[in-house]
Amino acid sequence: MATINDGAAGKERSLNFLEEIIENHINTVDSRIHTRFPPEPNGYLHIGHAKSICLNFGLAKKYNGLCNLRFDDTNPVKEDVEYVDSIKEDIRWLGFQWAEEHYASDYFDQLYEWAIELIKKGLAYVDDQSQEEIRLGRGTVTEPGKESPWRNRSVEENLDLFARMKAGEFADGEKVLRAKIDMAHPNMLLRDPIMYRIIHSEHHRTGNRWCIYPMYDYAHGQSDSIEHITHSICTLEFDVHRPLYDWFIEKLGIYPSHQYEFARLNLTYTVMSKRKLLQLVTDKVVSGWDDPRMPTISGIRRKGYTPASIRAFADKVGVAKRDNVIDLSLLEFCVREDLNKTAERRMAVLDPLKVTITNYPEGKTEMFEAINNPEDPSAGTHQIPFSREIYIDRADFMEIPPKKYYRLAPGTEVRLRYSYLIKCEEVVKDSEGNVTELRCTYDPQSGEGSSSDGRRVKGVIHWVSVPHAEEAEIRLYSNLFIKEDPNDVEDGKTFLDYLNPESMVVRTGFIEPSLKEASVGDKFQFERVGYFCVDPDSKPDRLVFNRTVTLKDTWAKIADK
RNA sequence: UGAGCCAUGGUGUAAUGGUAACACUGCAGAUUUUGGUUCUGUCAUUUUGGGUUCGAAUCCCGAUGGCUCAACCA
Repeated sequence: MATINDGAAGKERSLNFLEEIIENHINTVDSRIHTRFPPEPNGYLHIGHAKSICLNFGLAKKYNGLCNLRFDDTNPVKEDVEYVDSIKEDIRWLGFQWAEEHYASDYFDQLYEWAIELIKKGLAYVDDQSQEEIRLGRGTVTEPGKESPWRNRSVEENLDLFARMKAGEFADGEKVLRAKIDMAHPNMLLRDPIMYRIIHSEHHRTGNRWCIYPMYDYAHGQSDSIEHITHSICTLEFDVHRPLYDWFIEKLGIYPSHQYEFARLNLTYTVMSKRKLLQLVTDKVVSGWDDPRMPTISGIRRKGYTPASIRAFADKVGVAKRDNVIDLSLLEFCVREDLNKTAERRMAVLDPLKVTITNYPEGKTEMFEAINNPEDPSAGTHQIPFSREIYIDRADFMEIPPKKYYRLAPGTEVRLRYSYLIKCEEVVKDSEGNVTELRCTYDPQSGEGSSSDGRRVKGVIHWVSVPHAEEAEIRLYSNLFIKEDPNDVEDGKTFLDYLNPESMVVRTGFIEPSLKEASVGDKFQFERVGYFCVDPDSKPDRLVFNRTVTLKDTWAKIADK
């Protein structure tokens, strides 16, 4: 008898191209899957790396495999332990745990042995040419290169010279070790690529033990091979390196790891290159690598994004081989979706306007109960004090309201969230005509969610009681750039010409008293405004809040028209 | 203009020779003590020209367009 599926089974999602490759590998080669995330410790990780991390760790998890963390530390002049630590912190924060922690520098001895093996096979040689001569000799993308005059040295001479390179007999740049492949190859990477260069510089892990360092191409594939990585996943620009990756592994006859490339992540209104990010920091456009406007993982974290929202985002953008630019709105959707379910609601007034309730007794305080999270009844409730004087947001009052405006205006009535109905009776202005205060009356019968005569009021606004309010610094962040693609610059301009002058707006606002207990990293929804989190700059008597993302604002769109 | 990679709504991603779908965005409506959430509806897609086939987004050839490669960076 046929049975109906219980419906609880997860939706069948189609496989992405990497999953297809892996399933094919499992079915035809081996069920063991081992990936790796291989950052160079020379900078901070950004959201693009997060995609790669989610892919590598996610694929390993999905197929019951393992994922290593390997630092690609083959260039001592650019790398530092500071970066090693921040990278590890970011990966853990995203919610992943690596199987093994490795460093390419751990393999320097093995790599050196293999280089000698290649020299003995006549597949590598020491070149005395200068950097300039080598560059010229390589040819161009349309013209073949020329062979080095040192290309056909004897094995003995190469062995001797390479040993002396390692021994420190030569200065930086005096000699290099090159693979002997084909100076006329259409792929420039195969025109006798450099395997080793001389760098008399201290390495953050190996100290001064070495003065010759392997190049990326000579280290990466072999490192994968040593760790028995089955699927070495990297971004598209490395596709031209794949033949070289395979060449070293084949000539050495070692474990055949394979490289697969995917398209890197791009985001609208965002720059992602390390060079540009560094410039934003050094030019002090932002406060540092963890400035909430930076696309770095540390910046996004400080802005209030959650690990779950980043993982959901990585999942939604998918993975393929075509160049892409993801709408920032998708990232914002992901964090709203998560925070809506998890962030407790509070009230805060960012742009205060004082309101006096003229028929409410002076000195009286009443407590109202507010729901912490309507999406999660188990989150409970908290108490909010109400008194004769309150603050509301200036945006919630208009002297001459447009059509469909259902907030406060002269003579109109609104609901104070979780509290009374109030009616605007009088507008107080200063000598220049600016509104400085509103004088309202309240309906004493309206506290329980109704009015004395059952009339319904459409507008609901947030508020904070003046004598109970806490002052706080509120940092309102928006896009760092005003141009959808800040990398696409007009003649004579740079990406810095497209900075958004209002990417950070600082306000002094008032928060409800229950927020006083909040600690760094806590996340809230300020009702009707957006999601905010407590910044590390906070002091006990003056909290600092970062706006993670606004709430969707349908009214703003209507008002715009 | 040498080689490699890529081409599906506004943005992404599916459809694996058999009805082009899902998400975000946009738009419209319902519900709502958050103009939030939720729910419903809706606009909009196969770069192009040939070929193979009963049938092509899918396979083949050409064109066009985009990206990548000429660090002793990764």
